[in-house]
Amino acid sequence: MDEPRWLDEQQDRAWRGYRRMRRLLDLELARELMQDAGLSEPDYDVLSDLSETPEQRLRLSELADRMLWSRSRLSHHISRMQQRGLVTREECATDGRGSVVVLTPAGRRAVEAAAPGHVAAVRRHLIDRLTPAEVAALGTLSQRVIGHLTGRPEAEG
Amino acid sequence: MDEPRWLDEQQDRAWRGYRRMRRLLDLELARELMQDAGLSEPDYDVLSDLSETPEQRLRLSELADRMLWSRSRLSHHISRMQQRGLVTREECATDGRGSVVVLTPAGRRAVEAAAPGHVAAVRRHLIDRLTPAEVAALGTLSQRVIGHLTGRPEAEG
DNA sequence: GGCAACTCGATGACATGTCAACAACACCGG
DNA sequence: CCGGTGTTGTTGACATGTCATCGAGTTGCC
Repeated sequence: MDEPRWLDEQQDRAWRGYRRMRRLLDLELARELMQDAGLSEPDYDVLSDLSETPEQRLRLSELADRMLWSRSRLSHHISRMQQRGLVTREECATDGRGSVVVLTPAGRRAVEAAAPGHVAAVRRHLIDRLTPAEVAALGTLSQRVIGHLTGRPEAEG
Repeated sequence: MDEPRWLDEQQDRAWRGYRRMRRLLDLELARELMQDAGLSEPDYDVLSDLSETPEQRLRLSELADRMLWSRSRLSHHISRMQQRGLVTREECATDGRGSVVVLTPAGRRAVEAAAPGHVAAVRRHLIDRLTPAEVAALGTLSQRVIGHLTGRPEAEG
């Protein structure tokens, strides 16, 4: 085992900063979302993904892949959201094993009520704190890291 | 309620990218850490914070504050790590209510064994994918967001 | 058609995180 | 010194996430 290459001062600052920002942002955004809309972040993400879909419905596995969740986790979470009337399950017409998650009217109202405030919070705590160059850099850098972690399906600079 | 200000294309790219990068990085780093060192990320963070301390010991509340964890969460987690022999609890000499979390020799060996590989993974998946300018930007931007979320104890640019 | 191998989603056991309540103690003003 | 008030850490109940397993259904190959 070679001598480990530790992080230099700039790199350490970036890594620690990233993690602290991450944690603080999470806590604050989750807090506001719950207070203002009665939704957890996972709830919001599910509803948001569903609502961006043409038919307001997605195969369970398709939704799980988009969210980078395990099927098990999504299945449990959907059960809970179903209890609250935000989504329903339907059988899949083309695959007897399959399950389709469908946004209910109540679910749609919930996201629509939550979205403006949530976007505002994202702006207030993150986007509006950044210069346009930083926003661009964050986007670019994220894409590159994502590409690396997913076997770079897109070209890398 | 005014018309909500949605995110423009660049901002949306940054926000979605940030969240996706976050999730993928977490999954991969946690996977490698568990496989190579048998530690979860929370385990590693606790051990790492303790090992950076002069006496390898911290008051429970001090540690919780540094990690941005609730005392309850930390108390539960320390109990589990104590079962595994990574840390111990001692009474606090100066405060009868207090509890001090102490790194055991086994705990110290565990972080020291885990650290090189973990740092290498952080490099491989994040730091080494970034240009020096991006590293600097990430550090700067994080500090500014952190400052905002914590009532800006440091000056803001 | 029929069988082997795989995929889909559900489920239960368990690990982890959250929340409210509590006991023990510290601190402070009188 | 004492009593009210706040802090510290633990606990138990509950919510959430993970993992292994399973039944059902699909797919491909012969």
